[in-house]
Amino acid sequence: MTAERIDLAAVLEKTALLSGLTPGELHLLAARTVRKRFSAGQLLFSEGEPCHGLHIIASGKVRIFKTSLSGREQVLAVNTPGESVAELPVFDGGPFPASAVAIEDAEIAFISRRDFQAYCMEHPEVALKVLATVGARLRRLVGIIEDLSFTTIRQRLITALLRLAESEGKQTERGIEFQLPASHQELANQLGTVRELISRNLMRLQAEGLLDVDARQIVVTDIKGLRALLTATP
Amino acid sequence: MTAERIDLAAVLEKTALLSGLTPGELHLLAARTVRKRFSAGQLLFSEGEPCHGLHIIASGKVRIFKTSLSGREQVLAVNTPGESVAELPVFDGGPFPASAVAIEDAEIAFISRRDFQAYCMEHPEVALKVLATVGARLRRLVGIIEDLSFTTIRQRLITALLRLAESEGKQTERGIEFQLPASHQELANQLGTVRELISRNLMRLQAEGLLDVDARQIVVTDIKGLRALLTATP
DNA sequence: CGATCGCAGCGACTTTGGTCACTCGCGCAA
DNA sequence: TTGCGCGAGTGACCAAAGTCGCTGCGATCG
Repeated sequence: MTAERIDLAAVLEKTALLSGLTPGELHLLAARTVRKRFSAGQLLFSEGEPCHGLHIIASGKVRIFKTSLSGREQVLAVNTPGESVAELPVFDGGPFPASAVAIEDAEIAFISRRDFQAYCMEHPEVALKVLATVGARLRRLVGIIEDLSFTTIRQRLITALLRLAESEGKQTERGIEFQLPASHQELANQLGTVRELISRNLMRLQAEGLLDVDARQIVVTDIKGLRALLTATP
Repeated sequence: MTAERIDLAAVLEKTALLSGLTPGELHLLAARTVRKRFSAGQLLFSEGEPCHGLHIIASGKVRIFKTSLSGREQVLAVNTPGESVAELPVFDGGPFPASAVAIEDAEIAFISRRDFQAYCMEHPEVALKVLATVGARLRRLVGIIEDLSFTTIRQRLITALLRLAESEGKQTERGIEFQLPASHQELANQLGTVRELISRNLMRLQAEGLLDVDARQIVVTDIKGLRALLTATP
């Protein structure tokens, strides 16, 4: 029991939202959190449900997404440990604007709305932190809107590949190598499209000699060429 | 001078962000605001610029939008008096994520970042109000994302028309009549597309006998039919 | 009074995105 | 081993979106 509390405080300490608080304050907050477990694939909450509190990810990954009537999915964010989920409905009292699902087994620290709001009233600097966090979230959403309305799927895919190459790629004699982090289907959801187009566009890039595809293994052979495609307007 | 101060306090009083403050507090805040004037078409700020403070609209309308390299525009919001603009960069310290332009001649009450942040530290309930406001903004953005990735332009146009019919339409013997509030170009920007598609889709709806178009004058003759198009999947 | 400009209409065309329907290969469990 | 399910590749096809280029109208300004 005590071990769990300490553990929770450690988690809270690492969340951007709460950084800078004293151990005493953290402990106080930790005493009010509830730990929840979700197994991979399990929903944390669904779009439209009322929101009862703040979720902070202690371990695992969580995907935030919208679903259409026809079953298409648009991923809004993928959150990792230390990040919080759905800060906003906590404050505006409305329902969740999107759904959340655990991608991997996840542990969540949950703080009720009342407690967290009260905490913010006592610690205005936490409210400002929350605002900053929400700011980042809003920027990402604006980025998604920009992508959706200004760029083609081809360009979005290239951007995603470049990002992956940068963060996960390893330079080899053939080029920069990395694995796609998820299935084509998942990648399609993140880019707001369907599996087939991912396939097709990857093929096309391969045909143009910019990269080699072998299932999920990608080898970028001409990263300059890839970058060039983003600025040009073909 | 005094008249201006009083006027400003009256404006501040009506903003959702600050409602519930005492006259004294408002006066204090009003003393720190600067009044700015913008004529129609003038930029309040541009995407990427650093943000120095909070803008509150006293009169006029302001459009928030993103621009693409190719000149396309995507409108994120149109704000009216009493609303605030760009609350977020005030708190996260980053640059403006989008540009803002006055649609009509506008007066803006401007409060510097430092002053407003300091004010929030002293009045935590204001910070919570800001959070609620930002929440609404975030919901709208998620709505835009949903539209962009799940619906066709035709559907978006129908939704926009229905909204207008509801808010501005007048029942006549021919049907529900109203004027488009802006040029086709502007409407296209809001829906994230180009002028021609607005024309075309309006024509198509007319050909299907759901409405009559005469330049900007719209007469919805079959509002049920219009609504039905949103749920069906043609 | 004509010149010009911005807005709108419209047809022809291309590109992009999306659907359908299938195949293949792999891994796992019966 | 066989059968199944899942992820992936792929071609045929269709619909939506976007582009180009032109016409025409009405307001405003020299």
